[in-house]
Amino acid sequence: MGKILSKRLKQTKFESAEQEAILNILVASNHIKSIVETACSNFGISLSQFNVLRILNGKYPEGYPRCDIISRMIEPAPDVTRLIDRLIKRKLVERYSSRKDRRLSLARITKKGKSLLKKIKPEIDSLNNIISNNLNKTESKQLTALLEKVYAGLF
Amino acid sequence: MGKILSKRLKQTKFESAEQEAILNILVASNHIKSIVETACSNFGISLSQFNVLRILNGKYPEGYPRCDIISRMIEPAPDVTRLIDRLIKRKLVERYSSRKDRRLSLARITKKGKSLLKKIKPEIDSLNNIISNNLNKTESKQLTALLEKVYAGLF
DNA sequence: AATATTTTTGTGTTAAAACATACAATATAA
DNA sequence: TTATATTGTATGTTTTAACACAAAAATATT
Repeated sequence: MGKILSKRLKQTKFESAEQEAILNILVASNHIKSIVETACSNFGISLSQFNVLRILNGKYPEGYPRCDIISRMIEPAPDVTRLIDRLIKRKLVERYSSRKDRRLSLARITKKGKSLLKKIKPEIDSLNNIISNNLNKTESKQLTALLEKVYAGLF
Repeated sequence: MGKILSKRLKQTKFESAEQEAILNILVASNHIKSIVETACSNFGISLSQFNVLRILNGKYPEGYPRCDIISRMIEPAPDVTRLIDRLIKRKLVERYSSRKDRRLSLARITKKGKSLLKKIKPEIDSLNNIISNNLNKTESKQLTALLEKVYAGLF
């Protein structure tokens, strides 16, 4: 049991089943991230830039203010201002200021940004497919339920 | 189903059960990491520094060369040389060169490093306890099995 | 044995993240 | 209304990570 994790961390013993589960979460997460990261880097963007584009794409063409982007990010990042600056520099995103609340500067994905997402999507989908091959729907739901149990108590 | 993830990402719909499971892995991982990170920062070290100390502690007093440390890290980092430099500067680790293979520079944890780990341990244990409260042994093992299925196909 | 290849580490440079602070606009309260 | 607090961005600085390259020693090859 747990041969794959042992191999990965070159560690034969784990403190407890819970500890092993935790390590597995971290390792699995890293693995998924590195795959997506590779896909993104083929198109010259970072993982967090991809996530921001994905979020903005979900509310096109209005966009979101910085604070909303952060709260929707899978991995909340502090320096989203300059992350968006970089996306703007590459014309993937544009910024405009809200009239209702003049503090807000809204970022919205451009057409160029949308077409980039479309190009990346097949690679992301292929990742999903690999996982779907290993996990059926029931198992996916079980996994979701267990993971939510893990972090439910941590808010 | 999946209310917690929806709340966290402020997203009501997900493409598929598999996609939702993947997002849960990433979110759970981040959550765990941020808790450990907080614990570490109370003692002035970063999460990756903590992991290196933990690895070196597992082979005291010989220590490991840089390449072995990387392969054992939960989150492999590229710039371990300078990460260790920083630990050395704080006298938590020391370095010596191997005689068998003169390319290798072995890092070993110092007594100061070991005592720091001891101080952090209770906080890490309390995290484990929180999770043990939400997950029993059977569930932990289920979770491990499912996660290994997820990333088994990705090597 | 000599050469080539691989492994391992270290360094210089560039890019990005982390942290603190400041400023502007809104919301709240007296 | 005026003062205070809160929220949201942006910026300056410091630290760390990422990337490419170089050097040294071991291993493999001819």
